[in-house]
Amino acid sequence: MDSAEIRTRFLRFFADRDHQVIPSASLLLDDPTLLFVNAGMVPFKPYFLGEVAAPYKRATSVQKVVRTLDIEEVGKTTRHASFFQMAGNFSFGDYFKAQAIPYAWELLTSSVDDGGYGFPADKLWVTVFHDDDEAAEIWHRDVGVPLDRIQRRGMADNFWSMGVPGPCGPCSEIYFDRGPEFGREGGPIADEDRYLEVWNLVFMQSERGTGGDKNDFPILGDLPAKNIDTGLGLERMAAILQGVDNIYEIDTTMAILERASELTGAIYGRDPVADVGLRVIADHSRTCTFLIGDGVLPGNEGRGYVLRRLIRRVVRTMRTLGCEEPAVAELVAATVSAMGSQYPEINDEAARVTSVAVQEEAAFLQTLRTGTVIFDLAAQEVRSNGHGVLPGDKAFALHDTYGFPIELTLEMAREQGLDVDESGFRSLMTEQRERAKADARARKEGIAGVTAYRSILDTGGTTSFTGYDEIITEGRVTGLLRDGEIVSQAGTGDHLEIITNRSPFYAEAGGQLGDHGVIVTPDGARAEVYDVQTPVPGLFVHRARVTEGEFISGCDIVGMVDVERRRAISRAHTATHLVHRAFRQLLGDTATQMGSENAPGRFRFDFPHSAAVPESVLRDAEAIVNDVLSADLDVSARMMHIDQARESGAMALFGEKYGEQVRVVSVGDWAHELCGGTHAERSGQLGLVSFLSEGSIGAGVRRVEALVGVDAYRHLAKEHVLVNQLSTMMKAPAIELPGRIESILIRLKDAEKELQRLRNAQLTANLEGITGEGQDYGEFRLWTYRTPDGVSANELRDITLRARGTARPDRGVITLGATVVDGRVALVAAVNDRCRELGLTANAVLQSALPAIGGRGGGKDDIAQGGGTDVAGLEQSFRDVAVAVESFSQA
RNA sequence: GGGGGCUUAGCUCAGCUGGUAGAGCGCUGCCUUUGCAAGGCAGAAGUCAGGGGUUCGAGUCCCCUAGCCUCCA
Repeated sequence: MDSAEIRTRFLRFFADRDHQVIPSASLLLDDPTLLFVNAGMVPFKPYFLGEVAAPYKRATSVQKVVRTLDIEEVGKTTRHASFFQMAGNFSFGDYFKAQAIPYAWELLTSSVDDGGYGFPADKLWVTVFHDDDEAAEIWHRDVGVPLDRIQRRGMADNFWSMGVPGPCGPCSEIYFDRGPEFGREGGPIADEDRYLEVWNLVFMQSERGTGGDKNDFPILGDLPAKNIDTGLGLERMAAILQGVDNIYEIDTTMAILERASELTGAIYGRDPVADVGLRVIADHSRTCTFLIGDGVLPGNEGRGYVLRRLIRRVVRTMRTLGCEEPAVAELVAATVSAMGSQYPEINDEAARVTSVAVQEEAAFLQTLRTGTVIFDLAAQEVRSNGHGVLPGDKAFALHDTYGFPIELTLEMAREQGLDVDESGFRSLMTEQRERAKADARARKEGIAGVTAYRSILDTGGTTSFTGYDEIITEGRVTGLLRDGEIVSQAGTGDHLEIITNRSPFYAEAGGQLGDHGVIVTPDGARAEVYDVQTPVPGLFVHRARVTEGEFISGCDIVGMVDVERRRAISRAHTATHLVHRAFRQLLGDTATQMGSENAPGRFRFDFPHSAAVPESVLRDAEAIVNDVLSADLDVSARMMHIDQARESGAMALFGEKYGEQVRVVSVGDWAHELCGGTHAERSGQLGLVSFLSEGSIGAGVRRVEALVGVDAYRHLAKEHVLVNQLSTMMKAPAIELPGRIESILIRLKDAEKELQRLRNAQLTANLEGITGEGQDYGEFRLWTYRTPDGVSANELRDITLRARGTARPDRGVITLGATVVDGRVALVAAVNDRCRELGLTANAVLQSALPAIGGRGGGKDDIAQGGGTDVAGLEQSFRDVAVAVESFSQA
């Protein structure tokens, strides 16, 4: 039975039993505690935690999942993988153990012809939590599992919690006995290799308190609404049903593995080491493809860094298996062809996914090339020192600064007959890790007190948003917070968080800033709203300052949105959609929005792109957008089913949660996008869109900033005035300004050069006039001279060298020049070879000249430079030098 | 979030303890050659990422900013 069939059967089985089929959510959910979705129940967490009322009582899904904790184990064991799929069925306060257990059993044991998985009932064992008699009873009495195949286990194995206060409860697991050739008798508690876990059932029935550790924590009592979370790992199930040894050999993964085998020439099953490599490649290829498909880009932090490591590991492994050529594109293609039919997101995005992966591969190959050069240099140095051991800090620098993997360093050192101080390397790695962790601890702030919000949610319910249609809405205060504490009333001057049952205020989301406005009460109290957030889904928190009267929890209010500001933001938001569409049209579908901010009159738009966007493309995009404005298209928002939205080509953004019903915002027939924001009514209302800047905000990500409407007009008007000023100043029409300025710059440069040349010529011609005759002291001849004021230090240097050059080389020649620039003296002293043979250096000459002008300086033996502030002392300075030279000549 | 590194001619990069910016390739012109990814000669080309500081003097030392590379969390 292939993976697709296993998947379909699971979903169909539960759909037939009134479960809503939910498509796999993005791997990136808006959950700060999780890097990626790491379990099938994660998308349903808000329902289990009671933050949001579940829109259905029963659900089933096959969720893609990424786990990167034990990434080093991938490929070495039969069951570790970084990517897998979890088939699950969920009950939110609906059915419980009495139905969940028989469901699982029925699907497992029904014959293949009847739509089940066809497990023989007598090969299945079950475990229950040690005091969960209820579950054991159902297994035995209702399902008919013999008592000797029901085993009990403790907290570590059969009790589930999220690790934080919240729902928790006992588990029950179903195991498949593979037979005596796989291990000893005695059920799962005796041997988990022979008895494979195929199904896990979690019964959320209790509430966990704070404190304690993984295997021992306080349990507060029963949950009011009990939940069910059960399911199976699709890969594990496929391995059993397809009769293969491990999860890498199931249909979908094997296809990728075989492609890797073709590319590298390594035949699977011949060499255990190569087999591990092929499995790593197959596993990581899947993970990378899905991560990029969901919008992750390789980077230096967080999710991006995980992705980068995975891609680099693939490339490295391919190379050790003998494939030196770029291969990532092939592996992505193999993954898409194996799994794209089940996951449209990677199919539709294949071109973008490939381009991102290939770009990262190229970057890594470049890193390897430069790293190799640096390694060779280090190796050469080590050898010339005769040590034969590459120090740990060198290996670490290669790794830390240049991204050169330690494995490669070890390998290349071995080839050159060198050792590497590996323990030194490891300790530096540990140091770095400690540093990062210490930092993380230091700035770990208390997790924002969502408990206060949750309690308001419990008593007052969610806020219904009326702002799509109204800008003034009546409602009631369901909670007041001051400094994070719930209060019952607040008066003038207080900064408050006001939570209401209805609100016309847009809360910051999807890049659109929260509304401003006022909230008033019938008693005349008034608060100015300056920010609106939803710290808990569905709960609108209005940050406001009370300017008059008193707010009391539970009182009636009227919320009024600052409509001018809202309209300006709406125009910016609509403009963002237009720019998004225009860039996708011009740069291809890879230019998908990664982030945005819609503020009054201005917006910014971030998207992945490997290089700066050419000026011409920016101009084209601006032109396209402004054409759409003058076409005055109708902007509409409609609710529709997600599938219908997809069919109509609406763009969905990464990392956003979408339910079954989605809101699609369309600008005429030109742009369709899933969006919860507010918009202009017609594109003509935007008036004008003008780009301000384009730049990078990180590797491969560009940001465009732009103005809309009157703000755009004001900006352009200001530039217009500037251009007019320039035009008047340059006495040229605006169109000719660039050419005119360019030619002026060129002429200026030429003139400066010519001036310099003339000065040099003049100084050279007049050299003797400046330097004079010179004076003899024994074997030395000394020239001291002051150039005309304003001669630069560089020119003085030139003169001094020339003067030295014109003198007879058989004497000790000393030339010392001075110039006064900006009221300061600059000195240059030069001596010839003969002079140095006699033991007198330019620096020594200079030092004897400096005290009289209060200066400092230095230089080499043949030429030295210095300067001072005391111009009046210059003549004394020359006399000091003469005395010094004279006494030296007599010594 | 915390580290390490890079940014110098159109390109790839040198530039030591501060003392007037260099090489190779490419470019322009001339010469040479049956031919060439050839040879020779000459030449043009750089606000040394940007800003501030230290210094008589900064590509070089210090601080800040930006872009990029990289490791760790």
